[in-house]
Amino acid sequence: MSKTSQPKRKTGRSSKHNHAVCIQTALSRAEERCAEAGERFTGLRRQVLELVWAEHKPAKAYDLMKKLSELRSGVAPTTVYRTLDFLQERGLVHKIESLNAYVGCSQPNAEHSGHFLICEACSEIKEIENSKISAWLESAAQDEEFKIRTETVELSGLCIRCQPSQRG
Amino acid sequence: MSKTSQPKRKTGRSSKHNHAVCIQTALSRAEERCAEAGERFTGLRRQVLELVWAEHKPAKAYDLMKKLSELRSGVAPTTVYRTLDFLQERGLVHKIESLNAYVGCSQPNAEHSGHFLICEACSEIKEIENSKISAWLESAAQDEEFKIRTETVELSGLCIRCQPSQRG
DNA sequence: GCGTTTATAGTTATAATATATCACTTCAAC
DNA sequence: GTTGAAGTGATATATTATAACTATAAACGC
Repeated sequence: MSKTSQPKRKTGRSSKHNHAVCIQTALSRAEERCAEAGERFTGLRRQVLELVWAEHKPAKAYDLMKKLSELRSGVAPTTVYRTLDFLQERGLVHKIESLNAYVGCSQPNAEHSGHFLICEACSEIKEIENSKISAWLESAAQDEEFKIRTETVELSGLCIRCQPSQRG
Repeated sequence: MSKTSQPKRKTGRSSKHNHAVCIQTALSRAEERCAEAGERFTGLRRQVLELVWAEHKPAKAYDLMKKLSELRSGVAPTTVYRTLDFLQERGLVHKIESLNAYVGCSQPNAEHSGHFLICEACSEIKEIENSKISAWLESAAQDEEFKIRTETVELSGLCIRCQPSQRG
């Protein structure tokens, strides 16, 4: 069973989704961010980021560890968590708290809390950019005179492809 | 062993907050919910719920286990997690995903995802009832034709009591 | 009441997730 | 080429959570 077919729909996303572009964009952005901050985008960091970006699905730390072990030696939990922490601080990946897992950040701006749609059927995660959400939440918090620092917004349910068809 | 002192300000909330009422309300509600569902509000379940409600702060499962061990024998992780799962299913407690911890549910309606304000200074958690939030999030999800089943909304920051004072 | 069924709880073991600490290496700046 | 800081390796352990099986107890039909 050769896997030589066109890499279309690899992630279950629309056939128009070219995932190679996602990865490339993410890597370029990471290089820029690190350069700006005077930090190094090392081989380890690149490998971890690539693994996280392998799919638009949550990546578990220990799964990343196993895959990373096939690419280099001396990989321990610390290796992965430390690197994920670094990538998180740079806004390159997000942690999905409700899954204890990580996804690549697809937003161009560095400073933000992510807002996520998580499909319970196919596991795909979409980070939504909706500036209104933060504004809404801020206003709700303001009612309680609460000052938000970070937002965890994870909406689980069914993506359009996994919803029962209307015209069954 | 009488605990006869006035229970004022036990939680750091406003002095008007009488926490005994919170607990009593929660226990009564639990009895009702279980009765409705034809399930038993056993001693174990009551004890766990009381421990969760000891404060308006997140309770960790293993801390609950230790405290529960002082009240009864044969307490293992399973005991606590099983009971917390039960209470969660009945809408009596919520899990705070970003903290791996639990808080009592303070909303009267059984079916809902909680929305939380989490103070990073004093640890207090307030569940906010703001029907607009769910409506907003639904509309944002609708833009992606996504069907929400559960919402995880955890806003971390500073509550009013922990914010630096305006007038130095 | 009496046995059956079912929910509840006890027991033991282990899996999954995450952090602490110290040592060693690499790289850039001087 | 030394030095200092960032980065990584290595070892140990803490924290969070579940699996699987057994035992007890309430509820239910008879």
